[in-house]
Amino acid sequence: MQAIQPITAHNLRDLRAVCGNCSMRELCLPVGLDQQEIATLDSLISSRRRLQRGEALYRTGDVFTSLYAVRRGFLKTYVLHEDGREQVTGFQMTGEILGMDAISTDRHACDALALEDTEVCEVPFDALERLSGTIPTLQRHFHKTLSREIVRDQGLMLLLGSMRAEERLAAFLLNLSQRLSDRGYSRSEFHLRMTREDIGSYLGMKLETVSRTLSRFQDEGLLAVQGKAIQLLDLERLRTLTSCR
Amino acid sequence: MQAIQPITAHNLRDLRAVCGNCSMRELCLPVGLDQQEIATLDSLISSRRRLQRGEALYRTGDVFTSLYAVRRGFLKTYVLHEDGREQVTGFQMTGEILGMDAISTDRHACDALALEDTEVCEVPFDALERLSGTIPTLQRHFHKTLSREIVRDQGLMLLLGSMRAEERLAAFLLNLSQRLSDRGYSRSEFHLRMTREDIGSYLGMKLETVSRTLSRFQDEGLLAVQGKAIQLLDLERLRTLTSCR
DNA sequence: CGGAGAGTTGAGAAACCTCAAAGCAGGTGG
DNA sequence: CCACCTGCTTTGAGGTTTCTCAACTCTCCG
Repeated sequence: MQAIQPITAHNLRDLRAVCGNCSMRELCLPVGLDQQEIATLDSLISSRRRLQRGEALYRTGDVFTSLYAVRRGFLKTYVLHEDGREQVTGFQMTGEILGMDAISTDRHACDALALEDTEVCEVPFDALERLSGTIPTLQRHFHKTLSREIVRDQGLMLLLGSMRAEERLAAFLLNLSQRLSDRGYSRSEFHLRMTREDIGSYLGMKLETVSRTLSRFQDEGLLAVQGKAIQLLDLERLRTLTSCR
Repeated sequence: MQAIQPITAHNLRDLRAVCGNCSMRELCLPVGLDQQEIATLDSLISSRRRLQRGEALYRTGDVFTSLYAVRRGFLKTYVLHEDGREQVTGFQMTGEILGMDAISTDRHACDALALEDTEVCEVPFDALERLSGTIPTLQRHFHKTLSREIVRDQGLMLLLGSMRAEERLAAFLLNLSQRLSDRGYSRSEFHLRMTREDIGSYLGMKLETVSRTLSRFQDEGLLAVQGKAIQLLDLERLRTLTSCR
């Protein structure tokens, strides 16, 4: 078993190969830092935390102190409606950032749960803010990270507001595929870490509809599905599904 | 006809009475600034822009240079899907901020259109960023503003993903009511500035469904509606509509 | 081997959409 | 000042999608 290295701004360069064009790199590896700045960054993000599958990273109402960058693993974030309904707001994989919604109120606005064994780096927000005041490049990258989250949410609003079940699911699978391939994994074969219910909640449909739509996609030769194992067989046709109507 | 005063950090205090607990105050009136800081802020936000009803503030793909704070008027933002479908992502009124989605790519990710004659203050983003690097309170407030936008979007995702037409419309009306009353207007009587189609797009339903649902609310004595004029007659029952099921 | 959680499939119901027609309001030009 | 036009809104009827409820299967663990 391999020893886990502490995360530093230095060895984050290695992560880069794994995460590709991800928020982690954007946040932690702004270009043009000098040695001292990198050292300061190192001290900022040296703290880690491990989660077992099913364990919460934080819960709604918890006091906000830190952002988290996923080092490995997979999480979901969700908000609870008063009557118990659950809306999944996102799935996070290696290199992505959690907790940005908490800045506004100093308390977390959603729950974050590990869907498999997961390791995150903790980024104390006070320190990040102080540091970004002195390193303009870091500040810029942090702002872009926040803004990217806004754009992501708006994309999801478009999906929820104006697509039908088939289009939503196709868009979802293609998005997963893209993010996995960015990280060096296969773009066409992967394991879903979440349940049909999680997918349904994220996409605004019932788990039965998710299941039926997957079966239909399979019948039409778009993909092969067995439980959580997915193989995308016709990326091109999936793509046309998301844009035509 | 009254002369329009230039917006300054000083006279923004007046706006405060009008906007209440709004983003403008959060962004532009952080507590604890000294005279010099206020003067610097003044220079930052002194530029204004007027829009006629129907005019665009910016369009998707435009180069991003500035955020905008609404001084008076009403706008909608929307993203266009490839096939021409339009998803309204928000309605902005006095004191609210537009353009934060553009930070991530340096280009605007949506269109912003004035729904009535409107005046905005332009906040050059480079200057804001520089300044927020030197005034921690401003930085903090700016981050909160960005984060609040993320939370807002997630609330809308919950609405789109897990509510039915009736609940969505009730939530929408109550949200408008709240924001208007924050600004000193009546919480129960107001004019809708947008069309049924805009509302439908925002809430993920067709304009006919919006119209029918409004009519049903009227039959049930929840509100009175005539065209764009709305009178909320039973706020309490509207509220229960949004949380029960 | 048994249980529990997860997934699939079917049938009927409900919500919402589509298409169509008609009414209304506000602005424009004669 | 009125008639008209245009865009917005309302309402109806019928169709489609998605949901609900229910039964059954599968898979993974203990």
